[in-house]
Amino acid sequence: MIKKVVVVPRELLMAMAYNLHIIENCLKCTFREHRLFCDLSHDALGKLQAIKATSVYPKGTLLCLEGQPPRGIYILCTGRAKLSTTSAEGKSIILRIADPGEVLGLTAAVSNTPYEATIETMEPSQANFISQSEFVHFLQEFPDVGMKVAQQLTHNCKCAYSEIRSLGLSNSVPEKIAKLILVWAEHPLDLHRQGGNGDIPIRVTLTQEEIAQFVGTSRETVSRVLGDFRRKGWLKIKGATWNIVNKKALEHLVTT
Amino acid sequence: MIKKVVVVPRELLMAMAYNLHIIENCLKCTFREHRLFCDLSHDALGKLQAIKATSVYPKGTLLCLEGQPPRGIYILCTGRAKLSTTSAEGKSIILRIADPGEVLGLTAAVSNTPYEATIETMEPSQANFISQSEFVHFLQEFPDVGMKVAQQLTHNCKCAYSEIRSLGLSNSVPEKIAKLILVWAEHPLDLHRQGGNGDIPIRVTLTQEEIAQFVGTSRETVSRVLGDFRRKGWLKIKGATWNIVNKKALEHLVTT
DNA sequence: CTTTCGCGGTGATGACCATCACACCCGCCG
DNA sequence: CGGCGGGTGTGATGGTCATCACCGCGAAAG
Repeated sequence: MIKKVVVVPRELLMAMAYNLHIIENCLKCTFREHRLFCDLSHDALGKLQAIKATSVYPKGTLLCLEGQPPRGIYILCTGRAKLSTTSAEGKSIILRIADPGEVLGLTAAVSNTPYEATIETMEPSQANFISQSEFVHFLQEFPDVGMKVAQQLTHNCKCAYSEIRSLGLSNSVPEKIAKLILVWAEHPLDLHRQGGNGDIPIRVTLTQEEIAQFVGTSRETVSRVLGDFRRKGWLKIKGATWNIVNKKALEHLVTT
Repeated sequence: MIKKVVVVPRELLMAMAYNLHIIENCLKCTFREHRLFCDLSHDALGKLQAIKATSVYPKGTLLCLEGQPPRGIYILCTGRAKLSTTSAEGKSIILRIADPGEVLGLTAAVSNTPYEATIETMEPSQANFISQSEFVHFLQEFPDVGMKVAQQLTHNCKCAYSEIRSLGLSNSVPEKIAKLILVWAEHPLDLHRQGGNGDIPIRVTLTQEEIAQFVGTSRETVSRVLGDFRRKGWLKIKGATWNIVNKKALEHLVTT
């Protein structure tokens, strides 16, 4: 309790610095029911409120490192995080991008084995940390938490399977990149839809290097492929906002 | 109950035909505690015994098909099964090989979405089927089942992640194949260890085509790589039993 | 016994892409 | 202002591997 009193002002300051709304109380969180993990029973939420430690992290924070023994889990409240794994030679690949409402570090916590991935915040983010031991108790005490855990794990599996399909079944790099763009296009930012032409605007905060890691290729190839798409008039790229001009053409490239 | 009386003789006949010991009663199963899912509480096992439908399947049986709505889950008692996914053009990739004691079709059952993979028995196999609705009840009734489910799901995730690492981070096909062989070498068949030379005997029931699907390459390349390993004296292949002669050399190929 | 079929071996060829190398842009900071 | 660093565009080159084509083998089937 005392800790909370000390902590909150710092969090609020940080949140203000990052221009974030901080979610202090899970019971009052308005996003709760739309999120993968957070929609728990009242009792479970109460307990969660008691054992969680809320923090705000700047962009680029490493929440955990691949290979380290599990310390606990993070529930991502705001912001997005990148899960990646690295080979001995430093080549690395992105496993998936986690959205708000997801639990991170779950495989490690449940099986009590080292973290499978390195987790890095991609934006200023708020997350609730729960220590390994408290999480295990929490899990055993409330059956509905177990259900949510199972759902988060199936979500992880599905992401992994789709990554495997992308890596193993696609024929060419352009195909994989087109597929990726089309997935992003499912959540466009239709802020104004200026012009009303069929363009689909999306926001891409990944660098070409990261895109390369996502599809398992090299940075240069990503650059060439995107240049190709641009030259063909399928795509317009202005900084972090892209415009999909010819969605059909991209879809035509994808066979899976 | 009546059904059981009718069913058992057929199962027994099939089991005899396949030269299998059939495990009729989970409570008496001697393998139980060494298995991922089966080591449940007494009460849960009793319930499981009541709702399961035991069957024996020949090699090559398709337990479920990718994309179909979930009907239920299978608990694999004996035999191994291959989980694979296929692209539109018929190219397919093996996600993993399931061992006895694993639950199959779990992601689909938990999230009530279509099966992620096609599951095919690789050997004559015994499995317990539980229908979707009964499984959900079972899960809600016994908390320890939820825990086991979570463990199975983390296992699935880990397999998937290691597959992603293999597909995305390995440099060459020989490296991936060497890695695969080394994984198999962790469970050698040391039946006699005739000679006492350092050779590690393993049993490989996959065709070269399947190995190709496992590492995401073509059948011809697998043939060439294995031929190469043989010519270099690293590996002896006699039908389905292989002998790893030079483990060090294979390890040296692997960087991850 | 011959046929068929699934599996494994191998050569030739070319596409695709990783890699190296360098140039460019832009925001930042001393 | 100049230098620096992160992100990006682009050419040249060579290696890896998919693909096609064909062969041989052995087991099962007719």
